[in-house]
Amino acid sequence: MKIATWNVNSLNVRMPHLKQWLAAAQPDVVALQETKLEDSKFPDTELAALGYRSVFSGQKTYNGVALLSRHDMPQNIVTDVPGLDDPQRRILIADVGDLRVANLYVVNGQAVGSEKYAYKLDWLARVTDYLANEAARHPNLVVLGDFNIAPDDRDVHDPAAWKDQILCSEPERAALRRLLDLGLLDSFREFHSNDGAFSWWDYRQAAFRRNLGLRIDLVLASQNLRPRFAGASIDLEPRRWERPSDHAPALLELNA
DNA sequence: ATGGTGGCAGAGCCA
Repeated sequence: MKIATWNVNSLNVRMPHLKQWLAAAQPDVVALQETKLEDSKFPDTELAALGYRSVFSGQKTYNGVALLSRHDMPQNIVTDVPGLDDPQRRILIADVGDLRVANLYVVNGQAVGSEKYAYKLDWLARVTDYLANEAARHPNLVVLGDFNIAPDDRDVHDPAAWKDQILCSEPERAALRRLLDLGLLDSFREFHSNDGAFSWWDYRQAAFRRNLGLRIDLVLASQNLRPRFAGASIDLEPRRWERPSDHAPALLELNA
């Protein structure tokens, strides 16, 4: 089975892209971020016609997450975690088949030292505390989404320019390591050790054409699932289409 | 260079 994450940067704008990509890539589970849709406007009927059940936690204008599943209806949904009294819709955790799937749209953080940066680190700490309980309860945990953190310098097109900048700072990387220390693997790195593999490119300055990107969209999975890993990839194709999201989908393939 | 591009909303915020 294929499990994927994609920050679509407005599902209203990107619905044609999503439909084309679902048909081409045939993923079984898809975590979406930045849907920017109130729940009453989520296109669940249209997605059901394509064979996908969907659950979602959205809001107007900003944020918004969703999980699509081709087979099992997502169950036991969590959208809020203790200690985070947060109106921003960034979390959607559900059982999908024999997996516990946590879709995260991690806070961007704007700039190191800003108020939003402090919010990002606090948010990550509290979500990690909550996911520790999920990891203890569920042997097959997948935590995926837009982490807004490049795990190490291989994930950055120009590590010198980005050193200690937002998305790359040491406190952010330490917060991500603390999440991985729950017993999770960055699945992409189980298959690829090279640099230059990115999932996000700024819309400005032809960054995608020049491959000036970062790898910030991750599929983390329990070490317990390692024997089932069949491949991991980033699909660059939808980033080449007209009016694309600034992110590309990242995928993990698991054997049954 | 405090720029640049895009989405939402209809000016400024967020990424």
